[in-house]
Amino acid sequence: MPRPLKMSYGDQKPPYSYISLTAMAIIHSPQRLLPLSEIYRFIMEQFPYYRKNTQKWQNSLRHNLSFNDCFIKVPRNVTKAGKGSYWTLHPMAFDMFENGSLLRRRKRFRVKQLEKDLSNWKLAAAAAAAAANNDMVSHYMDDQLTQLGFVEPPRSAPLPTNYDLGNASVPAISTYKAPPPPPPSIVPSLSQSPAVRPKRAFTIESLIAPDPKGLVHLDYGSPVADGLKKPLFNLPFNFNELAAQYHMYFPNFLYNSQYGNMPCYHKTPPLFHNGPLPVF
DNA sequence: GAGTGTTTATAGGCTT
DNA sequence: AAGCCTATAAACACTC
Repeated sequence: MPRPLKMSYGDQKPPYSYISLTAMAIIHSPQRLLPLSEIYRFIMEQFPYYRKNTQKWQNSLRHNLSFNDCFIKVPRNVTKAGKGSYWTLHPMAFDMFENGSLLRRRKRFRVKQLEKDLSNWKLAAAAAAAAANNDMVSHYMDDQLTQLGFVEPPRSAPLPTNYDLGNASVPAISTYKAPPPPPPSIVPSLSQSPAVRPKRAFTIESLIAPDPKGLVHLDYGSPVADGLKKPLFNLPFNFNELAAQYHMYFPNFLYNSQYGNMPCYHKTPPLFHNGPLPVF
C-alpha cells in the first residue's frame, strides 16, 4: 500500500500514531532528547492538523508517553529550573515498527518492571551525561555503564552510512530547527569523584549515530547544532537499521527474552550508589 | 494557575 | 471471539 505524502495531509489527520509522532520528534532532535513542549512544537510544525484542538491531542500524547515503555523520562538536574522532564526513546524500541516504518508497529514494546526500572535508570543516566557534556559526569557514567555490561563501541566496525529512503513517504524535515534554549545540565548529583581515565565517547549520539567517524557531539545552542540545516536522519526513518546498530554496539549487553533482546541484568549485577542490586 | 506526568476507563479497529 | 493496539477523555497529583 503506498504510503501517503506529507504534503497531501493538509489539515487532515496524518496516518501516524502518537507514538510514531513522538518518536519522530525525539529522533529529529540533535540529542534524541526533548522536553514535552518541544515534542508538541515539532508535531505542530510538521503536521498542521495538530495546530488545533491542542488540549485534546496533547493530553493523549502525554498519556502515551507515560503509558508506553518505549519512552523514557530523563529528569532535569535539580539545580536547573524548568518544568517537566526530558523524554527519549528506549533503544530497544527502535525496532518495534514493522519494517522500520513509522506507519505501523509490529508489536507493542513492553518491558518487565524490574528491567524497566534498571534500564530506565541507565538510559536516563546516559542521556543525561550526553546532554550535560560534562567530562566528570561522563566518566562517572562511563564507569557505571561499563560495570553494567556496556562495552566500548567498536571503532573499526563497518557501519551503514546511508539509510534506505527509496520508499520515501515523508519528505525530509528541513524546517525543524534545534530548540533554542541551552541544554539543561541534567545529571544526578555526585558524592564522589570518578576515577581519572581517558574520555571515550558514550553518548546517545554515539549509540544511534549512523557514522561514528563523522560524529560530532551536539548540544542545544552549540554552533554545530545551530548550524544544522537538516536533521541527522531523514524520514522515513528505518528503525530496524537503527536497532541493528544498537545491537552491534552492545553485543555483550543483550540477551534474548520474550521481548526480544534485553539487558543482561542476571549476568552482571549493577552497582548503584546504594550498593549492588539483588541478582534475579 | 499552567504545565506536566500518572492512572483509569472506555471504545473502536485490527490481528490472530 | 479474544486479544492487542490506539485514541480519547477525565481525574488527580505534582512542580514551577
